[in-house]
Amino acid sequence: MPELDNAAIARELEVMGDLLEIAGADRFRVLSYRKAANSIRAWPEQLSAMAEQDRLTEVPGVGKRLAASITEMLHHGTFPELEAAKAEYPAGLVELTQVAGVGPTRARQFYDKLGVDSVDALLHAIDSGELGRIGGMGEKTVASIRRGVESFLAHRGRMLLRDALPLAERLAAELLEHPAVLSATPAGSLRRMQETVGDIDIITASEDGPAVMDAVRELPAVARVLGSGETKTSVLTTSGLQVDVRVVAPEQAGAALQYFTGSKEHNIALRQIAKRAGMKVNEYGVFRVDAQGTEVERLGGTTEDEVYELLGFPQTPPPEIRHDTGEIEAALAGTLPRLVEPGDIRGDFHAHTTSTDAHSTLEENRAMAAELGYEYLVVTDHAENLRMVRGMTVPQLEEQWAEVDALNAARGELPYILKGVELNIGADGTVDYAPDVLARFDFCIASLHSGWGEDGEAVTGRLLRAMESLYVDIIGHPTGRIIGRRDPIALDMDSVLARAAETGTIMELNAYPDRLDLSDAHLRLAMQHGVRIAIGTDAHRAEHMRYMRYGVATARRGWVTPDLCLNAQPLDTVRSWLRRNSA
DNA sequence: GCCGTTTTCGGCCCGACTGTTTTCAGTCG
Repeated sequence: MPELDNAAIARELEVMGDLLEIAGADRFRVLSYRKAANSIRAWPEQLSAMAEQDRLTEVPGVGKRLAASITEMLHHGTFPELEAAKAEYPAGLVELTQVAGVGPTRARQFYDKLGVDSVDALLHAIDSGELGRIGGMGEKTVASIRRGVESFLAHRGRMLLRDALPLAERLAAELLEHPAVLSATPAGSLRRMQETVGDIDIITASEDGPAVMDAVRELPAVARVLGSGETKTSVLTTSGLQVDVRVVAPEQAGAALQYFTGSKEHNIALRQIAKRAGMKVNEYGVFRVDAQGTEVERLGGTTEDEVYELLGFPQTPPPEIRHDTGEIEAALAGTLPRLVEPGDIRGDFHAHTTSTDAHSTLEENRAMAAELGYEYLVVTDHAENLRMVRGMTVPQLEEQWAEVDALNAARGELPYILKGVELNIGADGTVDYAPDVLARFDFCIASLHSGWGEDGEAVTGRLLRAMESLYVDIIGHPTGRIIGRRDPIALDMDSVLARAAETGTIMELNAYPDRLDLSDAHLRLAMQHGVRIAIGTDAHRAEHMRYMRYGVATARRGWVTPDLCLNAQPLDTVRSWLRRNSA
């Protein structure tokens, strides 16, 4: 039985929750499956190991019943309740609920009335006009669902980096344990830290290729072998992702890594440079060629740095920016900026607690911040106007501030806590609380939480209006996008960033893995405007603070430098950057 | 289905927004 990793277990539990919801089960029962899935996804230890020691109930949200179901799943790939649920409604309906505008009720309605059991069938039902003939489905609703379908289809078959990266790292580590494997490195879009990836490429170096190919087929996470030859084996993992593992000779490892990291555009530009210099570069190395283009001499290719060096680069462009969008010219000129890196990060600028809709306490967040080696952290619970999560009232804030003061007073070597809040930008661009209350925070984030249907111009106006307030220090998840689910608002980003630069407003890079908002392209624009960036994980449990790595990766993709990154500053500088303190 | 300074039952996730509904259903966060 192939081994299920935490992501795969979490996914099955989510499917179970979705099917129960479609079937109209008790909503709290549905919720418990989702809570457990969320908790398992962020859990650092593999559940397969914990199950053997009968310790599954240590995971928050996992009780006796779920522990039994998970154990069953680890042994048989499924559990009886899941099979029963799938017998009632096809699992394809779960896919339907992933479409924005379609929830469990509509999924079931579409299935019962039209036999729609997939997103493709839904699109067909929209096109044929069948959907519009169901009661309650007016023109606007159908149009809204169509947009949801289009967004879904544009991202189908791709996996969030959050799910793919830990899997790839684990596979590489497992391969490295094999004596024949000298190195194993994830390449491709994953190494470039793209927000979603379609498959995983791993480059291994070995003197004994066939032994490595054997090892790949034997990996615990392999569900099916798609193909296996002398230099490449393709497998499908239990999480449904395709993995291609290539094996090359040790002296080719750098060239292969460079070649398979891409991007395609970057490599084309590189080969043009080689050709002009009388050389050739491919996945086997860098070569000198004669006038006819025939290989004369192999120059190198053992390491990636060597490949770039032979081609005349004083700097190796970091994988995250290899898109042929200026990095080649800059690296050749030796003017690539130093990009922000994980070691620069001194704190997290967006985290919730049990005071509103999150699952960890302030102290648990601080313990995680300490584990991550931070100097400071923040509390940014939801503000009053967001009633759906019972945002903080002023008396509740005062209670929280007293707690922060007490924790800070007795902190010793522990990180310092800044008093923050996540305000809501209202329909008119105003935010929560009176100015005298806003003045008492160390800083405020202001975010949009409604009005996704408005046009870009209107939302741009709301953001510009919000930036009129001296107490809006940071704009949170500016475009509101959720990858694969909700498109970014079509903001006039140039205007927003220009205004941010004028007012000294900091823009957030929300590091939650399905947001990554601002995106790489917008970040680069922000850098050109000289706008400062604050990376925040938007943690809803302490473990989510580990998502900082996806924020840093996205920052690097957006050419964010430490001197414009709030998280890279010591506490005193952080304070001086906040707008309220700079007037 | 989980959880416990209300501890083995009974609470947990509720209000804004949208569209089509003339009094509310469904989705979303």
